[in-house]
Amino acid sequence: MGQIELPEVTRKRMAGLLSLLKTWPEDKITSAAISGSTGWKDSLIRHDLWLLGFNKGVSNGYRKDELQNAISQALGIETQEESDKSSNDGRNCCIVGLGRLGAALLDDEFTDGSSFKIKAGFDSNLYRVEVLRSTFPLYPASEMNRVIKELGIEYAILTVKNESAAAMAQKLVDAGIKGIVNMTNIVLNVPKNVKVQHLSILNALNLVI
Amino acid sequence: MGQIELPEVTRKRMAGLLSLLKTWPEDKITSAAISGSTGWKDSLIRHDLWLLGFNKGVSNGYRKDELQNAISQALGIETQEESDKSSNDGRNCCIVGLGRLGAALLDDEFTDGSSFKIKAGFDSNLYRVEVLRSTFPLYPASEMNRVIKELGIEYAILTVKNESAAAMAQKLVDAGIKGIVNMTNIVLNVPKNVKVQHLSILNALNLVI
DNA sequence: TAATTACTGTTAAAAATTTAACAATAAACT
DNA sequence: AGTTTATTGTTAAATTTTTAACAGTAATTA
Repeated sequence: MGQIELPEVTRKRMAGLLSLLKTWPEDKITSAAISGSTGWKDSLIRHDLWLLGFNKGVSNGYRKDELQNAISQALGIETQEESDKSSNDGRNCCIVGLGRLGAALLDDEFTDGSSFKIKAGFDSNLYRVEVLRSTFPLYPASEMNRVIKELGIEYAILTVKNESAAAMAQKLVDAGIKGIVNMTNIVLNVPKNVKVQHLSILNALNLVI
Repeated sequence: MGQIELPEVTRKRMAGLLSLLKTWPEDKITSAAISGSTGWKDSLIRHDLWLLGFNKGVSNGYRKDELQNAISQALGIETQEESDKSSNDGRNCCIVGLGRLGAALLDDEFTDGSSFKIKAGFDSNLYRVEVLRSTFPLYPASEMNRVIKELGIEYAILTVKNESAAAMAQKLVDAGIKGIVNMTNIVLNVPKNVKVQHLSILNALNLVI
């Protein structure tokens, strides 16, 4: 659980690199090869790895497994395997807002192979809470504070309508959440100790114009 | 259609600011107020606006509508209204990959109020193409090249499984796509003239640890 | 209408990030 | 085994981005 202080940009690239490595067919990889499949400058990759304290590279590149371990360690990411073995039972998440998008995440496999586990869903519409089916329990939004604390939920995926985004984010903060993946269009303003990643599709479309 | 050359970070913030303004209740707004709801430093906001050539602020702040116009202009964003009036009929998009996530976007309202219009969906699974219902036509992935060209589709939202991400992205590039919103876990490497925004939920979760 | 206040626009300084360069070293080759 | 080649780790320079500072100006107040 190294968790070095790393620039946000570097963390982002390293998370991307980790995904790349997952499907990398060979046992070794060079900074030039990474550059080839990501577009990042090779010197930048070496510099990133240097920041993260990795120095196991040799004259034919890096060993994939060593690289994966180092990055996971530096970012504080546990694989599912590790998580299964360890005493703590992974990183508990919840989905807030069970409209089309939120419902799509209900029993999706997007957390497969990671240590994240979706433990609860919330919606202020009671009908949805009762009708939707999932492998984990769904609750009315009014119970967020209690449930988040009781289930030890640390992270939330925010898929509510824009109108409720700010209010729901505040409820999450009040419940002591550590990080929010914000899929609304609203820029959230939360205390510095709560991390936010903004993942709005419309915003993203505006940026690829 | 000003389309000034702007740093990526500035474009991101400005897209966020545009969303903020959409729900801003008052007619005027100051850089300090923006800072208050986003956490960005007020001087940074003024600097961004300066980069973008805006200079209509006065001693009680900016007029919301002027700000909206200037930002939309600078980013090349058309509102739906403008788009309806103008001869060109908006920015045509498609969804590639109609699994849980892609299907959730099918007749979602996430493009409402924007000039983006979803014109087609693609999936390599014929069953999905035939069974799913949407307000726009769905096609087998094999027809991507033809359909994208015929319908004048410029942007794509990539919601396929990780395994197919690279191949599908290549097909999109070959079909002449201009921008991709990449919701897979794979870092895409595409020609510099194709813009990509990476919106992986798992990656985002890893970054809020 | 004069004085005060509250902002912006703009510049310059500070900080962060990226790039280039290259000595050091492991691997591959002869 | 010695030579060449490939690639890293690291530093320093270049570039980009953010922050602070403040003169200038519109709005507000007296």
